[in-house]
This record gives sequence, structure tokens and C-alpha cells, in this order.
Amino acid sequence: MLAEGVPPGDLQILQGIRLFHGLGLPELEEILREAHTRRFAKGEFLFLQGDPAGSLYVLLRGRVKLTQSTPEGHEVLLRFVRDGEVFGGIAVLGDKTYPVSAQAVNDCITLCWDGETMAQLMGRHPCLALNVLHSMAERIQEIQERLLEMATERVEQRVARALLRLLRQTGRKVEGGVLIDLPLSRQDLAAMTGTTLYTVSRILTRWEHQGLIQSGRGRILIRFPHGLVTIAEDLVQKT
Amino acid sequence: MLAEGVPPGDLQILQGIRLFHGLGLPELEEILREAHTRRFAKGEFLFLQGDPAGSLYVLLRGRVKLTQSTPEGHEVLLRFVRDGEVFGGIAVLGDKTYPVSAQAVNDCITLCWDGETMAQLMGRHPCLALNVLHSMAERIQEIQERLLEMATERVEQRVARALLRLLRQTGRKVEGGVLIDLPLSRQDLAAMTGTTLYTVSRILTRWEHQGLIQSGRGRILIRFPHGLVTIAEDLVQKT
DNA sequence: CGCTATTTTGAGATGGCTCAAGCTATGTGG
DNA sequence: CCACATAGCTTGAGCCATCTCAAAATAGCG
Repeated sequence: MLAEGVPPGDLQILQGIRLFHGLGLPELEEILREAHTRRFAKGEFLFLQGDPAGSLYVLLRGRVKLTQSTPEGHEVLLRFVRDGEVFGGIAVLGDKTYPVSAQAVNDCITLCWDGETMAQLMGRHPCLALNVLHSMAERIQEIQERLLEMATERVEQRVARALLRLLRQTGRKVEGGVLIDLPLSRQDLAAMTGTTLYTVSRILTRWEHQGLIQSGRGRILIRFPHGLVTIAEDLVQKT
Repeated sequence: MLAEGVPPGDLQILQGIRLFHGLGLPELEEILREAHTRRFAKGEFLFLQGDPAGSLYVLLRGRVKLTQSTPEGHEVLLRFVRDGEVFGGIAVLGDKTYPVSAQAVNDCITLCWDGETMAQLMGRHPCLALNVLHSMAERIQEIQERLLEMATERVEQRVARALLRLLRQTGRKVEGGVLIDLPLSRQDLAAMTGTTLYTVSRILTRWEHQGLIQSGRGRILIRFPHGLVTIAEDLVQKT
């Protein structure tokens, strides 16, 4: 049987997903036969850091927030998963635990596979393994980039980069600028950039005075992206 | 023909390498037929950040240092590759550039494959793809861990963790402690932890006074690893 | 034995953190 | 529909970890 909620007609749509790139319809159907569909309500956790890594997920609809915390309770926001993306890839390696927590930012629909099942599928369809490889390689580059930023840049630059990244990923054009289409608190931004919500607040206030952005609770509108680029690259004319 | 420098008798040794785990001798031989052996002298760069990513490497002997730099010239030391490990995995994804530079710390021997060749091999031997997946997943976890540290810990803790990591990876027991078996300058440690060589120097001097370590130029001996753990976990009794 | 790279140390500056307090949207229950 | 509770946000003041820059000491190498 096909996974519930994935009528055959949607197969073409699924081919647009990176994980399934290069697979023919028959293979796709076989792979989907092994999938489960799971829905999560806004705010719900799909899994917690430390849980046994049972499943690999593909997000079909919604947004998922991946975070990692220290024993002392400090939290880092690693990324927002957008629809079409894979996460929880650790599951295919057997007997590991998730190194991150995953929380639904909105109501979400996911496809998921038991780790072992997916490992077998990848054995049968090398293309699938290569696709996962591809997304993992992208992740590595992205995190390395952030590590570099954390190690070499000032907080203000990191916040600017975080906003620019979100803009690229979830930006929605509205009149007067581009809206970050996510509930995004000062605390979230702090957790993305390794600082405190106080410092983020001060920075955003300053930018707002400069007319670069406009922000409310959990809502950020970028009026002048290029200004943020200037800050991120540290090309600012200090007056 | 077999790659030069890899006589058939060494095949068993190669099976111990993570990349080849789970492969039978015949497959191994096929894979090695496509490999080249390359040697690099101490200090030589295997590739530079920004070079087209042509080859995937396995380090057979020696140590390789992976670094990444910003346009402004700040440098971060991502990791030391030990023998048996894979690097340059980006190559199999086609048409990318290396996001890091790789430099031989000692004289090195590597196996390497053209990226496209390796992609084909992985298509034929899913196990190979899974092995690469495995090592990439490990890398992701490791970098995420470091990102978490960078975001939440003080410099002293990060330096302690860096040393403990090196101790685990390259530690060599000698009388009086464990020696980090690598030429490791203050600058290197600074680039691993996102700080300056000045701060590293002060920290090491303090630890030396406390009897935790003993250090000279590019040489660090850890006398009392548990002391470093205490610092890394921030359980220090401030006197 | 002198040269150069590495390391140490000092002094001063400062970015960002901490903690405390007040403010303000938002939505909820009366 | 309003007032109130609450979570999120702003702002101030003081502090301190870490950076910067300069200079001197040291170690290894040719």
C-alpha cells in the first residue's frame, strides 16, 4: 500500500524533492510503499535530542526547527527545515541517538522511514544514497560556514548573516520589503548566532532606527537587504 | 592494474579502513584498481579552498590539516585527518569547489579517486556509499558539537576541549603524561577554538603553573587529563 | 652563532554579558 | 468589549573576559 496521504497523482510532485532526484516512477513507488506519513501540530516535538534515532524524515509541508542544547541548558538553533528537505539522517546508521531536537514551527506533514528500511532501500537504489549524501554534504558546508562566522565575526555581523540566510530561505516579498515568513523571536535569533536576546534586541532596535528593518513580536521585515549585507561584510561607514 | 604502492598483500589492511568496511576482497580490488596513490611532503598543500573539487581522498599514512579562511584572512582549523579517514568527499557531488584547504602536517600517503569515478563506484557498491554517508554523519555531529561549544562556552573551556579531543585522537602515552603527537602551535590552537594566540598562550601558561600540562614550541604534554575535563565542564573550584 | 619564528607578558580598550526593571502587544476570561 | 495577565521585548548600568597592540624573551635552525 502507498503511504496514507500520498495519492499516486502526487508522485510527480515528489520527484521535485531532492531526496528523490533521479529516481524513476517505479522506484519512487517502491520507496513510498515503505514510507509512513506523520502529521505534527504546531509546537509539537517530532523527536528530542537523545531519543533513539529511529526514523529519517522528509518534510512535505510546514517548518521544523532543529535545536541542540548543552547539559547546562544553553540552546543553539541549528536550522529551520523547509519543505522538501531531509532531516534525521542519522537514523540510517543504526543504533544512534538524535543529536538534535526537532520541533514543528507550524502544523507539519512529513514522510518518514524506519532507519533500517531506508538503509536497505539505499542499498537497492544507490541514487537514493547519493541524494542523501548530497544533502549531508550541503549541511556540512553550511555548518562549517557558521563555525567560521562564530569564530571570526562580531555579533552584529552574525545576526545580519542569520537574517540574510532566513531571507533567502523563507523570505516573502511584501510591500515595503521582504518578510521573514516564520515566527522568529529575539531569543531564536540569539540561539542562531550564539548571543543573548538582550544583545539581539539592541541590534534590531538600532537597525530599525536606521530604517533597515521593521520588527514586532516574532516578526521581522527587511526593508533594505543590502544594508544588512554591508554590515555582514563589515563594510560599514562608522559615523 | 592495482594502484602503485598498494600490493595485494595489503588488502586486508585496507579492510580495516572505515570507507571499505563491509566490502569483500573482490570488490575491494575493483575499487582499488580505480585508485591513485599520491604522496605529499610535509607542509605541502593537497588542495586549496576554492580549487575545483576533483578527488576524494583516503589518508593512508601521515596527518592532514583541514582549514577554512574568511576573505579577510582569518583562519579556522577544522580538524586533523588521521590515517584511515576520508576527506574531500565533496568531490563526488560534481562541479563543486573544495570549501577547505588541506595541508600535509607530516609526509603523507593517500589514495584518491576522481570524483566521478567514485560516484560510479558508489552506484555499483552501495556499501561504499553507506560508508561515506557514515563518515559524513560523524563529521556533521562533530561540527555541530563544536558550533555548540563556540556558541555557549568560554575560551578556556573550548581550549580544554580541543586538547582533550586531540588527546583522544592523537594522544601518545609517554612518561609523565600523554603527548599530543602533532606539531601544534599556539596559533593552531587559537584557530581551533576561535580565539587569539595571545589568549591561548596565557591559558597554557596558567595550566602549566597548575601542573596540568607541560609545553614547548609546537609541543604539548598533558600531565593530568582530568584537570582539563574539570575545566571543560566548568566545574572548577575558583580559589 | 646569529636569524627568525614562536611564545610570553604587559597595559589598555571594549564588545558583549549579566542582572534588574520597566514596557507593550496579544489574547483570554469575565 | 474591556481589563487584565502574560510572554515577549526594550533599556540601563556596571562589569569582566577577551581582544589589540607593542615589546621583550626564548628556542630552534641553518
